[in-house]
This record gives sequence, C-alpha cells and structure tokens, in this order.
Amino acid sequence: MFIEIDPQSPQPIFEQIALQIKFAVAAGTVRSDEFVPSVRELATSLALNPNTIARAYRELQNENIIAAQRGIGLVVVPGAKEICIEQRQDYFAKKFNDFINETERSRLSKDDVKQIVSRAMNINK
Amino acid sequence: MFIEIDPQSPQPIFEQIALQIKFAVAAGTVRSDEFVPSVRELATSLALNPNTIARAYRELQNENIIAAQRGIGLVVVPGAKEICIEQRQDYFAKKFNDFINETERSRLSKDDVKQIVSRAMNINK
DNA sequence: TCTAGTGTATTATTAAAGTAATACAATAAT
DNA sequence: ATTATTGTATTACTTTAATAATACACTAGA
Repeated sequence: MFIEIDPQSPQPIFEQIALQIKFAVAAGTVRSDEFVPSVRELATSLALNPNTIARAYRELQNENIIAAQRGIGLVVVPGAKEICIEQRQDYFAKKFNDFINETERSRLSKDDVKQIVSRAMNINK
Repeated sequence: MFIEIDPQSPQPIFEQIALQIKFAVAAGTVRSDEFVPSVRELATSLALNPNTIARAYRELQNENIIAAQRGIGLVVVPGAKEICIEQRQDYFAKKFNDFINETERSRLSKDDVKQIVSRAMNINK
C-alpha cells in the first residue's frame, strides 16, 4: 500500500492515514468501489495496532468517503472523489487563511508576505 | 499589558506569550532597554501560574531577546528587534514552505494553490 | 456448520505535555 | 539588616490524547 507513516510527526498516526487515503481518493489513485486494505492487514503491514487503523477508517466513514460492509471490508463509496477534492480544497484554503491571519496579527507587512509566497512558489514551479 | 491569551487554543499558553512578545518587539511596540512585566505581575494580571510566564520568558532568553537581571527584572536586550524581525520572517517562511510541501504531497495542483493564495490575499488587500 | 476472514465497541493503558507547587537565590531600598 | 521585590530550579500533579487490549458481531466460503 501507498501509505507512509512518520511516527515522529506531531500529527497523530490515525490522522496521517486518514488524510493520505483522502488525498489519494482526491488524486484518483484510489477509486470508488475499490476496497481499502482491511483493518488487520494494514495494521500488520504498518506494524500498528488494528484500532489505530480502525480509527482512521471511522473518520473516513463519518465523512462519507468509505463505507463498511461487515465481514467483507470497507469500500470507497460513489462520489467519494468529489467529496475528497472539495475537502482537500477546504483544508488548504483554511490553512492558508489561518496563515494570513497570523501574519496580520504579528504585523508582518503585506510586502513581506508576498515575498515569502512568491519565493516559495517560484522555486518549486 | 498587550497580551491576550486564548485558553482554548491548542497552542500552549507559554508559547502564545513568547510569540506575542517576540512579535511586539519585531513591530517596535516594545523596545530595547525596556522591561517586560515581571513574572509575578504578568501571572497575576493573566490569572496564570508564575511558572507559565517564567517558561515563556525562558524561551525568550534562550533566543537572546530578553535578559534576566536578578532581583530587578527582565530587560529587552539591544539588537532584539533585528533578531525578532528575522525570526518572524523565518517563522512564516517555514510555515508557508510546509504548506506548499503539503499541497504537493497531496497532489493539489499548482493552479489550485495559486487560486487559494490569490483569493486570500486579495480579500484582505 | 464451522472457520477464517471482516469491522466494531468498550475499556484500559501509556505517554507526553502543560501547568502548578514549592523552595531557593539575588537585588534594591528602607 | 530586614523586607519586598525580582528571577530560577526542581519536583509533582493533572489532563488529554493516542494507542493498545479485549471481546464482540457479521459474512463468505469450504
């Protein structure tokens, strides 16, 4: 599976898993009607407790991205891609807005912000 | 004093205090040779334990922004403004770079990022 | 029907971080 | 000198969040 965990990250493991799957669906790497790895399977391959995986999957269920089929597995629901794309958009828009708000609270000048933004975006462009 | 604490924030209180003072120095609101409020004074006015303030001040000392004068107080050192301006710059540059990296890991398109950025920056412009 | 695979719910444990309590040390001023 | 103010160091407590343990429930297939 395509999931990589950073145990050192302050971001909890279950959240890393949920986000990576969500973004994989948004990117089209995982499609509707496909099954995600079973709780125990992924737990084994990542050397984690099954409950950690289950928690990640529970989040995804709450957001209508995957659905449980008891005894069978968890399937990516129809329309998941659209939801994930939208969530990804919202997630990053919020993140950037928070960033901008913080620059303002700290009285960083608009020009300084622009400089930071343009530098970071040109390097990778 | 100008410090405002949000007890609900996930950001620890001592860190809120340290950052606000640092940014106040960067902005010129607090200048070199001025004293910051005493540990107990600020603790009283914010209804916090003195140690919480002390910890914030310790951070600022480690970064050469304030210096202790035992029995007297903590003074903003010469050159603090430059340090704070630089740190503020680094702080936000790092934050934005992390943001960009995360957009890339999630395969958000460059155009989508640009849209988010330009929207957030024009609204507030 | 039994087995081996699935997900789920509840509870307990652990770990980390933040904050608080306490006692100590230095300075200035009366 | 004594008092009141300052910062500091050590330790303990509390809380919260994450993760783990365990037992349960459902399904497919042999």
